[in-house]
Amino acid sequence: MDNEKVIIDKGSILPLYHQLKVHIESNIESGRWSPGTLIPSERELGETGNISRMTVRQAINELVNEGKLYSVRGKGTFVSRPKIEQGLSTLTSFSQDMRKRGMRPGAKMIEAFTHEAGEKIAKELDISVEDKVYDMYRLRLADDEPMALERSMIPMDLVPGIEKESMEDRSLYEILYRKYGLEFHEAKQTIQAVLLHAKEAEMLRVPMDSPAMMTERVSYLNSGRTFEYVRSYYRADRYQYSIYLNQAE
Amino acid sequence: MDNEKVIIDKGSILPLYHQLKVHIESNIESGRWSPGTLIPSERELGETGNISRMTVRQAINELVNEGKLYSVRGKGTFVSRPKIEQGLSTLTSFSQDMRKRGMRPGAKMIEAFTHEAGEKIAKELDISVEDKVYDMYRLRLADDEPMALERSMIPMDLVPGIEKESMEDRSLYEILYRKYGLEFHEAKQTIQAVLLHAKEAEMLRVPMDSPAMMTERVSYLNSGRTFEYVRSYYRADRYQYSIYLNQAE
DNA sequence: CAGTGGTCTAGACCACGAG
DNA sequence: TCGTGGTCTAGACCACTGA
Repeated sequence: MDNEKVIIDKGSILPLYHQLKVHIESNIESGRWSPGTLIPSERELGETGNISRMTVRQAINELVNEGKLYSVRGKGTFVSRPKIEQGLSTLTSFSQDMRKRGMRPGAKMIEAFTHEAGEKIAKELDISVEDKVYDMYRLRLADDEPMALERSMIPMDLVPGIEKESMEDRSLYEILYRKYGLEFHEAKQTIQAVLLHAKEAEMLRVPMDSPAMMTERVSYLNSGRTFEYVRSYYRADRYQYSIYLNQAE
Repeated sequence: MDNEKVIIDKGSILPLYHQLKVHIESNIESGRWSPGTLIPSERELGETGNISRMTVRQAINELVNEGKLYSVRGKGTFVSRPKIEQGLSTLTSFSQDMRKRGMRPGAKMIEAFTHEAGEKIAKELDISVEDKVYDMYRLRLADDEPMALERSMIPMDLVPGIEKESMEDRSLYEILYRKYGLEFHEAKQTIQAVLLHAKEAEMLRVPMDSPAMMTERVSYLNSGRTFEYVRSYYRADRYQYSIYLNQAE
């Protein structure tokens, strides 16, 4: 018997609608509310949690937008059928990606310094040729074994003082979020197959001319400003890229 | 002088928030509010249109969700920079893909026959090991030059009589749609970097051990049934994969 | 400090679905 | 007819930004 007496804690720092949202999500994930289930009405959820209907609606709206629920006027709100795994084409950091694959992410700094953008980088980052960029070159590890070489460039004005941060074994994105409040929500990425040159192959501890996947990514902040340019080389023997495709329209 | 006297018509059948949404969108699309512009505050929009702030928020919320606006607490709401091209991660056929890249697609049949699925294919297509599949192996051309090797397998019961169709230089998906009414809307794909063996390299007219991108795709019908399994080898010197990424959540 | 967006309330009327 | 979600109001307090 799982008693769900207290759904909403008005003393919490978390918004009430967020608490309700989490509560609904847990009912879905646990299977208590299976796909197709009619969930309690908005008025009922409001009474149960002792919150107003508009607040309930905010929680439900977000879940509808995320595709977890769908509403039918005059009938009610239902749990959606599960899609094929979500998020295969979502934006993730190396660290998140490796954790999802069940491996422990790590990083070894190769070099990090600040320099003028130059023509190619200026174009990618949509800044002036003379603008400074923070340039960080790291060997990325998965379970302590080399997995990829990753070179990130960020306009220096977005991350003043970043050169004083320690990046060894830390997620760049976590630092960017926590220290600079930077969050992006979209990126454009290209992927190609290449052969590794001697130096790169050595760092990745594979034979020269081994195949690799080269990815180039340009990320954008919510404001639309270009935020980073990253070029990575992934060992083909350890890495494969997965993606979920939707039919347009 | 563009007088915007009447923004909201309370007599309209259209919801007030929808009218305001359209009004904001037209200001963005016309360029009156360019990217980065601070738009009027929620309270101000409410007064101007003589509607409540909650209604204004509904309009703005939807536009924020669509990525056209972004809000910053304590500062205001701003027009987003225009998005990167959409649909880079949508499901396309080889033919569509090549046309989008400005090249003329083509195909040369290598072999096509029917056989029992076997263990691996049965698993990918979610059918029985003894079920028949249609197996088609083609060289794909772009502007008459080899671009990829493509091997498609489809459960035979979905496409009876397909062996009588001519597939040379024709889009498989077009035939499937026109003759069998088959349409899919989602797929799962993996991508890896590989080296080409002698035989494949020869067909693609590149040196042996050239790099290539191998993709594996499993497509699903609207009903959820697995529909095809495709393995392709793309010449790395001619092909690069582009994808648009969204931040989850 | 004033102004902004973020959250929340306690009502209200409507259109729609089903019995 | 009753219950549902869809829309809307007129307030309120909060946390945050910037002067």
